[in-house]
Amino acid sequence: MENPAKLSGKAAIRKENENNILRAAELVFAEAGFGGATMQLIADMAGLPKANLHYYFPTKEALYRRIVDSIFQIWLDAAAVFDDAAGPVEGIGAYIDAKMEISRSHPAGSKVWAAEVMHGAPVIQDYLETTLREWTQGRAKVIRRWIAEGKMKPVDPHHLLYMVWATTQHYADFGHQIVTLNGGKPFSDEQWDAAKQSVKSIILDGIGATETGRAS
Amino acid sequence: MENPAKLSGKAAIRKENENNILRAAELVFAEAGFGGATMQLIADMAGLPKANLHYYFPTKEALYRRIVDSIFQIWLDAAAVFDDAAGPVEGIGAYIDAKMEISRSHPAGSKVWAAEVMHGAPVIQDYLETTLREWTQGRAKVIRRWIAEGKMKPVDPHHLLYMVWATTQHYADFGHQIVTLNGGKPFSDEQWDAAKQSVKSIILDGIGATETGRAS
DNA sequence: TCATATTCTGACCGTACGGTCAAGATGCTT
DNA sequence: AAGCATCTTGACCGTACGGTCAGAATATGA
Repeated sequence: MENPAKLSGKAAIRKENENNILRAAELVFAEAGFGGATMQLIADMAGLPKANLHYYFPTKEALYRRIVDSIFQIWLDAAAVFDDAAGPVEGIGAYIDAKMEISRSHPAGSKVWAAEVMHGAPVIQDYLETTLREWTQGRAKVIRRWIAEGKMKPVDPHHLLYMVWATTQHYADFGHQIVTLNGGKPFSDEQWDAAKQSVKSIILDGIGATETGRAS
Repeated sequence: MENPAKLSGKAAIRKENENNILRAAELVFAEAGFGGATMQLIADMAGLPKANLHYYFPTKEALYRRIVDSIFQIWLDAAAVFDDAAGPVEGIGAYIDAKMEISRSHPAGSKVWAAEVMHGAPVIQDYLETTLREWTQGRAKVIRRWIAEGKMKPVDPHHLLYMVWATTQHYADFGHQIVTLNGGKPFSDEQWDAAKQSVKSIILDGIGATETGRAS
């Protein structure tokens, strides 16, 4: 009765349907954008009638907001590696690794977020002004401390963060372009590793963060 | 009669209307995405009735394709600075400058391109497979030559290009987020210069391209 | 077993969209 | 000035969308 995996009954039905809907919606919103996505297509992809979809999520906006919420939460969680780091090599290196891993595992969510911001963030403007702003200021302070401690060369922390965000998310948002330039073949495990290494190598060398003696 | 600026007559009317439409369409497509954009809104913003808009551009797709075409052409032109460069400091440095300038002057076009690629490039897949692929391979060869000549450290040319693209376009595509984190104020001239310098500094140092003795 | 709450679904509604069209207005050429 | 090509426009059309609803189906608890 307390089995969370195969708990039969109404609660289980609800959970499974919501998950199916959210998974389908993330894909459809990512591929078509908010305006181009249709509730009918999401319903088809989730395997239930449109009316049933509206039973779980009353409006298209509500469903969309849930998708954006979840990817934002994933990104915030990934940033934890930043905090308990002795210096930029570990902190920023691990952050790049984490964000690259998210680009690999959640490309659709990344695209939804990108489209939302590109369109002026009509839904998540409050996040940008509160949570994201505080998060950014906190990490900027950490970076400035590392600079003061001589662990990296003086660079503007904001522009550094923008570069990390842009580069890592590029592998999700522009994944289609990258795959095309890769001969139409998705990245292999080795190629993903090489991408991570390249990004970390250029950025960490670019900020002069080699003193802590990292592996490679 | 041969004055191209104030040439009155049908040709002038056509040219001015097309320009107004293209300018309006670029903004609307960038803000709302292809699916969210409406011909009515584009017409209103261009200052003419919707039926007249369909006289100049028969379908929404045709109008959209023109927008994507033009931003792609701008990017290709900007890449000319890459070719006649003695080394990475001049070549990649100038390329970053040029792309940052485009992000500043054509943010809407950049967003349209980004959205198009994110949605699987339904319209410009052929560009990716032909022109862009050839362009990328050509520049990769130049970068490899620079590496062989000892002008920069060995990095994967593709990942380096991706980083340049991602970072420079980020200032257009995620401009809203950046402005929000900047206290709601758009970048000043000085801030744009600082952004350019930060990006160039990190990337050029990151690839070890300092030997030619650049200014700063 | 039966009453109750929850879940499911086909049919339906109003609206807004992309696109068409025929008729009128405007400018160019001779 | 007359004829012609181009440009302009309000009205209209079919479709597809987001969302609603009444009632059927299903599971739960007593």
